Amino acid sequence: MHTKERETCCPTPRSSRRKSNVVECESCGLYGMCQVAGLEAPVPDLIDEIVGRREPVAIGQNVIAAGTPFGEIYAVKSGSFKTYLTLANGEQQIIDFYFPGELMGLEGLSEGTYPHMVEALEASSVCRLDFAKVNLLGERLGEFQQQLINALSKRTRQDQWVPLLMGAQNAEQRTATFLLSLSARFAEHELPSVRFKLPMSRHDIANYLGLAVETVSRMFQRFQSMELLEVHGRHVELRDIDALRVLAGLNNVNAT
Amino acid sequence: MHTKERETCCPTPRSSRRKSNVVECESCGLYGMCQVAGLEAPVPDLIDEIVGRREPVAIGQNVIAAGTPFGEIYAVKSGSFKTYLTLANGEQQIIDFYFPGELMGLEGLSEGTYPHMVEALEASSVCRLDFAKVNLLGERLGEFQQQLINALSKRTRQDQWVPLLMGAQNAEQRTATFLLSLSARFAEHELPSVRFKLPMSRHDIANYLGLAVETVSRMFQRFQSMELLEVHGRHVELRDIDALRVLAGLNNVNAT
DNA sequence: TGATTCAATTGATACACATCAAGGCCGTAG
DNA sequence: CTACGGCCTTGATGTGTATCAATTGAATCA
Repeated sequence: MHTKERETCCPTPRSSRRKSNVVECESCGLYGMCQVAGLEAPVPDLIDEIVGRREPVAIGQNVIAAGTPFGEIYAVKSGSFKTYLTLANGEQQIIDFYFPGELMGLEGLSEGTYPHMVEALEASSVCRLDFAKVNLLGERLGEFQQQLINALSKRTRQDQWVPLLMGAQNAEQRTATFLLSLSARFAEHELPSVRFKLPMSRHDIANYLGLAVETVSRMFQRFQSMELLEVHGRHVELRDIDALRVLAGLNNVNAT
Repeated sequence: MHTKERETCCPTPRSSRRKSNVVECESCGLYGMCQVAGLEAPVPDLIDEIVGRREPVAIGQNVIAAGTPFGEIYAVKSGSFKTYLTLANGEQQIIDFYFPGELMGLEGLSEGTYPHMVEALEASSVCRLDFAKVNLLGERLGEFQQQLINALSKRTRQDQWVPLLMGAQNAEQRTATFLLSLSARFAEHELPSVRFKLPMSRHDIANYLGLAVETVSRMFQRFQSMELLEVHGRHVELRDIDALRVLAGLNNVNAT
């Protein structure tokens, strides 16, 4: 039974994780729901009906388009994504980034349409959960709902980083907080959280943080000269996380 | 049956709403769950076990303390609240504000403890839903879960204002966006959304927006001189919402 | 390999906002 | 009514960051 789970849900063996940064199913936000739909479902291989597994997504491709009717949620299996709104001036306002193990599309659940675009920052893969077919679960629907509640609740808590970024008075604090939030989110899904590659451009970071591109660049250089981290393009290594936390002003804050 | 609902859940008649800005139950985020727990519950008046109704909260009083174990969620019935974290320097970082009809405490659901403080900004009242007793609902638990999912999903969408605030380049855009977000949140629960009283101090607004108190004050005066609104202390009247939206840069954004 | 293009860095200047400081406007209490 | 204290406003100055401009670096493709 356990081997079957690996087969159906996790085609990628653990050994290959470090190469491509693919999350294990056990660390995936969809895991609970995926399990309910697949493991002991009334209809065998019901999981094939409800969960689409490891669909590849090309860089720049939109997984979700703003305004389209809600129908499914996605779990990032590998790669990364950004979500954004298109503003009046035509510019895009980046809302958030998504990394392996995290769920995308939950925002569309209540209103029936997705509120923003979701675009792949690199070659990625996702698992898809089809909401139109969850009633096939029958009496296990309640169990599924419980998993969904967990996922939604986790999501609300994850958002607590954003106000910290908001409240940061200067660019230094913002950039430090941003890096720490990335590291924390990676760590939560057992991905490398000290040495990692930034999947998004400086432009995206600046947009997200409400700063100028040049300022973001300067902050990275400043941190490097302070020996808090090392940057080579998009490759980052955090060298003194505690100092970064102090600098960010959230030394005693236990954010996710 | 309908009259009973009014009795148990909504002691305040509609006519008194405009005076005290109490939300009707129909517009309360807890309504669905409250209904499940009360109206046709297997045990009569089960609602008394699970839902505490209209408990008064004094100004400055903490409804939820950071770090305490999760046990219940609260709906704002009247008044308003702020949530905040305490930072390393002892200062507080305001996370969000809550207004009538909105739910507080959902962030504690996944981790088992509440992540931040929730404090009343004025004399307020709340309804309380006791999670430890929801299993008393028996077979109606699934229905309850569905309501909870709706509430959580709505919450994730509500948070979409925050990134817009984040992305705002200057104080003008931030302040305009803030006022529009308040107005939209009031409107969603059928509260006055054009003329209203700001329940929070300039200090709290500045903290939330990451600006200086003086800057917030100056922006209000600027908007007044542009005839976009009228301010008298904490009393605000929006005079040209469309112009405010243009100024905020989210003319075509359909944020909640 | 070298050409092309976009991303990222680095520097110089201007301006928006934080900061410091003082005054006015409430509320509440004596 | 007057006096106090907090909150809000208004003004002057310095600084942090946006902006403009140019250079370097790193991918992609011929």
